[in-house]
Amino acid sequence: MIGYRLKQAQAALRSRMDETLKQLELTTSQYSCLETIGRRPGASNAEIARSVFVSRQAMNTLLRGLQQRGLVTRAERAEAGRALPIRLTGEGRRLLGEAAARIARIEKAMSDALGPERRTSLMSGLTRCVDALEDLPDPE
Amino acid sequence: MIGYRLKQAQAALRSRMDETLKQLELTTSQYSCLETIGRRPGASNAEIARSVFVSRQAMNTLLRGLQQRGLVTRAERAEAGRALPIRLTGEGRRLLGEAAARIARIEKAMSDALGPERRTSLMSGLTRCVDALEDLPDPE
DNA sequence: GAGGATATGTCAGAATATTGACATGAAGCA
DNA sequence: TGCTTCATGTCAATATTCTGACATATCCTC
Repeated sequence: MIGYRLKQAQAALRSRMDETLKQLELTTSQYSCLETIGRRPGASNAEIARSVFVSRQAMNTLLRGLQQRGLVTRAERAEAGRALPIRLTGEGRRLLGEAAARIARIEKAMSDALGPERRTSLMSGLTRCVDALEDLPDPE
Repeated sequence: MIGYRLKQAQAALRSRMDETLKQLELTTSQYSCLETIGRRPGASNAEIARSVFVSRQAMNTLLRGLQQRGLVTRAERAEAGRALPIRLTGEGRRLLGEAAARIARIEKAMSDALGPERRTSLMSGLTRCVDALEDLPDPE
């Protein structure tokens, strides 16, 4: 039953995010991507992919779209290894700001509905679940 | 931050589910579909789709696969309206049983990691989030 | 230095999902 | 009855994502 509730909450959240981001011509994945770059300027494609929980390949195509729209830039040549550092453009930063404000409203709605204690409790509960899932032995 | 934790937990869970279900040649979506039919025999395509949080169309193609594998049956003619009642075959029920046992292990790992109180708290916290998201006013 | 393990970017193909559209059946209402 | 509204199933086109594969670059070990 935890699994179902998790899925339900995630689906509801994503639905709301897509809804409000649509007005900025952004999808939830694109927003998550921009948000990650904002937090970690110079991150690599693979790094962002892991943070957004999609494959490198999916993030690659997603990034091309953002690049064509002039929201992000990608280094021409790798500074070290093969990773091509990615950064926000001015326009990317501006759009991220608008999007983040909208998303903040959604986060706030959840926070308000929970209250501080329950919110903390929810966060730690989810963390415990993640840890438990990661420690789960591989099915032989 | 709730959104991120939610996504992370959901991703970890789905990853584990896909992993263990792969041995039965099932995806998480297919399992969720079978599980829903098991709980609600005679459900319609649209009904199952809502329960699994995908579109009618996606569930339709998914069901065809299960049908071809002989795991589910679909009524030829609608009893009422246009809905074509869907049911598990014997083989479908058997496979669902095996799959459910595997999924139960994963659920148990999360439950054990939380303990009864925190588990209840997590469930109600998620429910509150869902309610808050549904009550959220449409972005004008 | 040589070789292996690991991480990254990318191409190709396939699976999966979504949106838009339309026809059909049921229910409610003037 | 006739009309509207709503839910359902389904077709088509598109978008998104994944897996598999390969080349390249770095690090580690011998």
